[in-house]
Amino acid sequence: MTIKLSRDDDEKRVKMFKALAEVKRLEIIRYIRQTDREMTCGDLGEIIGMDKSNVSYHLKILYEADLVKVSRSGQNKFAQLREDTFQTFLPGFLDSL
Amino acid sequence: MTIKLSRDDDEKRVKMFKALAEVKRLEIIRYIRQTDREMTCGDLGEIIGMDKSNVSYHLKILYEADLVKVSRSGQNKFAQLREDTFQTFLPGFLDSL
DNA sequence: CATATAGTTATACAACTTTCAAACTATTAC
DNA sequence: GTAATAGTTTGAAAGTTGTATAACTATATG
Repeated sequence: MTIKLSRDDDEKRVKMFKALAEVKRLEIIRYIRQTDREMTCGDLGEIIGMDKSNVSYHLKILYEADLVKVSRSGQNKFAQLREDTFQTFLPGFLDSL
Repeated sequence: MTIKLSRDDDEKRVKMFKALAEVKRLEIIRYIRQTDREMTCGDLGEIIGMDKSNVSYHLKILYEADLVKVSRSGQNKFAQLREDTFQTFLPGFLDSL
C-alpha cells in the first residue's frame, strides 16, 4: 500500500520539523536509536547534559510530533523511535543521522 | 563516494529543519519543485498569498539553509531547489512532499 | 534624466521557544 | 504510614520567529 501525502500533512510536517530543529533533540534521537538497552530520562539528561525537567520537555515535543513513543515500567520511562513516522515523512533520514 | 555525517552536522541540520518548519516555506518548496518554468518572487507571493518582502524573507531563510539556490536575470530572481542538500540530509523527502 | 518595477532591508510588535528553579505527582522501598 | 526516587508541570526570563509597513537599492524603459 502506498501512502498518499499532500498539503494536508503540512501542519504535521511543520510540527515534526520544529521538533527536529534542536541540537539536543537530535542528540536524544541519536542516543535512543543507538542504544539497545532501555534507558531512563535521567540517563538521557546525564549524557546530554540537561536538567531532568528539560529532558521531560524535549521528550514531550518529540512525542507530540509522533517521533517517539514512550513506555513506562515502574518509575522509569523509556523512549523508542517511531520508525513509522520517520519512514513516512523522512525516509532515509535516520540512516543519515 | 559515501558521505560521512555526524554530530558535527547537527548545527546544519537544525538550520535546515528550522527552515522547513513553516507551512509557507513548504509551499514555496513544493511550488518551486513542481514548476518547470522560471518564476519570480512576485509570482510566489501571489500564489502563496504573501507580501513580496515576506517572500524575500522566506527565500533568504531557505537559501541560508542551503535548500535553494537563486539566480538573477534582470530585475527577476529565480529560485531552484538544492537537490544535493536534500539528497544528503533528507533522502526521499522531496518525493514524499 | 524620470518613472516603473522587482526585490531587499529596517523597525516594531506579538507570539512562540528554551532554560531554570521550584513545586508537584507517582511509584517504590522500608 | 514516611522517605526516596523518577518524572511532570508551572512560571519567569531571555531569546527567536513571522508579519506588516515603510524606506531602500537595483534594473529596465522611455
